[in-house]
Amino acid sequence: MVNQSSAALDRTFAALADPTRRALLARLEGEVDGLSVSELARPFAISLPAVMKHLDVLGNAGLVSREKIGRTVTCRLEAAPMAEAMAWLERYSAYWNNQLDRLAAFVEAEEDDDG
Amino acid sequence: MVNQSSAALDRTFAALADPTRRALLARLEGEVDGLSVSELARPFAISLPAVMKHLDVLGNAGLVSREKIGRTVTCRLEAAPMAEAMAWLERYSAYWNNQLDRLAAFVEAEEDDDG
DNA sequence: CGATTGGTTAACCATGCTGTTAACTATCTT
DNA sequence: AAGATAGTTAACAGCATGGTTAACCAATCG
Repeated sequence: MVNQSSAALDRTFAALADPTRRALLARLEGEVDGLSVSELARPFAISLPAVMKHLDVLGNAGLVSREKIGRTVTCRLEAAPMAEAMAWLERYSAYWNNQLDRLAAFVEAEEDDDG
Repeated sequence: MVNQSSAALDRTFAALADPTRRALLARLEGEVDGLSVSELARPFAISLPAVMKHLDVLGNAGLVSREKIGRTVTCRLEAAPMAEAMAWLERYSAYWNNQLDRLAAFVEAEEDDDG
């Protein structure tokens, strides 16, 4: 038995695990009115079908929506699923802050030893 | 040319994209002194080698460290790489808050229409 | 020493991911 | 109607992932 939100988290994290897809999202972030598939694809050194597959992954994760008007498809960023990923990570933020504090304390102690 | 931190982010997000691996991390979160590989694996319905592969993925992402003492290997959570993932997501938090606000406003407007 | 316990490695299988090229549909332009 | 433009689909290749079983160190126990 797996949590309901688990599959959604799977898709979100998996979608974010690729640099091309993160770049696509970053590109959409600045464009409130969205971008067409071709405009979106233009800066990338891969074929259009490859970009489409990335858009499928992002779409399945709910991170990008597509609206077809005439022959052009406008893609928009849908950032909401990231909130769930963030919430999952937040569970650990206290933990890594502690670890970073310990590291900082350790470095300071070393500096005292050496200097 | 890809950002230096890009590969690290790839590994972190990819490691987090699997429910078994997230469960392993969640289990380690409560254990300050870490857990042995066998203890860690016990609750899971998969073979030990399968768990080891997950630990390799987590280890490569820097999310788990292993220390061998005698014949037992102690695994500990290293949450620090998650901070980078969080920082990446934070870029979008304003965006998804806006979207959620718009959604809330829309729902309220609908309720006014219906009621 | 011999047996057991903790972990690892190897070989293999099925599936999925990322990219390609080629062909195709659908819409706009002239 | 013909042609260009926007996007999609299909088929394939190569490599990664996630799991298995079986065999194999290495350390502890009796």
